[in-house]
Amino acid sequence: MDQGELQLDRMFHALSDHKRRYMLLELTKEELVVSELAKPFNMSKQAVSKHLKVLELAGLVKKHRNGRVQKCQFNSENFKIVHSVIDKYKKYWEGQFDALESYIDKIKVEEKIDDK
Amino acid sequence: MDQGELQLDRMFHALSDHKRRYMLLELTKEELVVSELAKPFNMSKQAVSKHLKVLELAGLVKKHRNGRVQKCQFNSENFKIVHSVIDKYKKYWEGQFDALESYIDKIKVEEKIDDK
DNA sequence: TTAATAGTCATCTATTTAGTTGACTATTTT
DNA sequence: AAAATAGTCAACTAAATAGATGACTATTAA
Repeated sequence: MDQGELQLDRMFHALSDHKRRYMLLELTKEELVVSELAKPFNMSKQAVSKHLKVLELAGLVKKHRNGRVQKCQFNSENFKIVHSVIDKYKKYWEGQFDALESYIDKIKVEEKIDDK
Repeated sequence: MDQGELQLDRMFHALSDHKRRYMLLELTKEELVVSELAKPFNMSKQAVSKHLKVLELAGLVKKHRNGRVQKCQFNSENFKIVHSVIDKYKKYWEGQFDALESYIDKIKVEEKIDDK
């Protein structure tokens, strides 16, 4: 299978868990240490560590060790890929909207014609 | 668990498979029948039917029966939710960019100072 | 009416996933 | 040196997933 698609699969999979989305959103605000990310969750540290690994393998989070702790950082470069994929679909409803607009225009024109 | 988050979990899960992303992208171009969607894949029709069910339960696809066939339609209303979620994270790198810009500005100012 | 077509449902298998627990490494503190 | 802290690794369980196959329903064509 295509490597890029596989990576995208991993990215969307990583985002398919609300706990991971929450963690990631926290990381957009500030860099955090694993234990800080774990706090809001009633979960073992091992489980949190696993979730972070999923985010890391998906390329959405980078970790760098600093002494005893691991700072986690949101990886925007890769997240931009996700954004661009989602944006592709956006064209649809923008197109729909255009279609609706031209439909409304058409109706207006017809109304004017009717007015005559 | 929160109902909205659960639905988002389903949406991102639905998007975490490249075959489903491909199907969905095809549906942004035109409404298609199940068997038409199945064509590009070396897969049983039952498997394709399952993938469509995943997309449907996620709310990303609507189906309406028309005689013997099922027309599938991209559900933009719900996809907009996905887009808005992804957009939340966008603020991060836009913020980063702003920070970088102001850093560059700062550097430039310092260079000017140095020039004196 | 019979045959063909479009699609789903139910069941099964192999794989992946989320979570737990216990053992381990590495670093920091006392 | 000993104890505490931060985190990972390995093994296990329960649940979910992707896919195949066979049986089924409903619609259309011959």
